[in-house]
Amino acid sequence: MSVEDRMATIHQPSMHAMCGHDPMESELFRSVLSRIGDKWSVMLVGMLHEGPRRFTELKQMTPGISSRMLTHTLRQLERDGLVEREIFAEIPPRVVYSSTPLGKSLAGPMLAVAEWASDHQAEISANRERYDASAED
Amino acid sequence: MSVEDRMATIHQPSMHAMCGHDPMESELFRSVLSRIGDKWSVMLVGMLHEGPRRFTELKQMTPGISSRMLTHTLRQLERDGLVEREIFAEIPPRVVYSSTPLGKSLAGPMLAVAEWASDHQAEISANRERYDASAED
DNA sequence: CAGGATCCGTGGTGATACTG
DNA sequence: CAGTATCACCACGGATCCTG
Repeated sequence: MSVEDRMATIHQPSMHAMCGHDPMESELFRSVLSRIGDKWSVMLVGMLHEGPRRFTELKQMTPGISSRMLTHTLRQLERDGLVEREIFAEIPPRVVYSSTPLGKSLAGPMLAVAEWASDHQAEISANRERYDASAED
Repeated sequence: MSVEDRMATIHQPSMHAMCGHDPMESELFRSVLSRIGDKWSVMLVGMLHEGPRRFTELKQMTPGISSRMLTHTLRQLERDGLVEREIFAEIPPRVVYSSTPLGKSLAGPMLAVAEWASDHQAEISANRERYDASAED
């Protein structure tokens, strides 16, 4: 029995029970999921999980991101308490972002999903091509 | 040593290595993450993981979703090969959606994230209030 | 260096009405 | 029952310019 199988049998969460049918609760639930599901959050949380980084470092490590979206996304993550922002009053200014305990607790599950996405990229890509090909008639 | 700790030490994926810096690769990677990060996909995959469901069942189990978005989201999931669609030519018509093996392989990691979101709802909600309160000056 | 401000296009989402 | 069609909105995100 693999470790994965053991993990699966230890606890089997139910989506139906989790997301709840209380409007308020399910709204918060979805707002959390959509935060980590937006365009840049996953990558930034993953990078900060490896260690603290400066603004420019993050920008260079994240190809395609603009300063605007980097700032915006980091602020949202800071708001949720996933990321900490430390300012050094120097010239030139230096700002260091790091993962909080809460952020680190998310990194594990989130990296598992990211790894799944990485592992199944080819399969999904093929599925899409097949679907699109059979759709054009 | 807990099972969670063991899992963490067995394999430590690196976001930096995973998302890749090849533009094509990272684009597909993000498209996969944003699919499962959109407003309804997580809930639908979670529900179908518990068993096949009809269109109307899914609609009733997913408070707030419109027919349009339910159809649209299910089509996207079908396109990616996460969900299978079976049509029974009856009157009235009956359509049953079910999770594919690929969809089931995603459910584990995804439910872990969903569980994290559920577990930390209160903490995140408090963080947001604190952040917003200190912002208004 | 680390952003803030502004404009603007696109796409995801909802509301409504209709159909095989 | 299980959708489709259409309109409309607006938040997400990119581009550009500016600043302490």
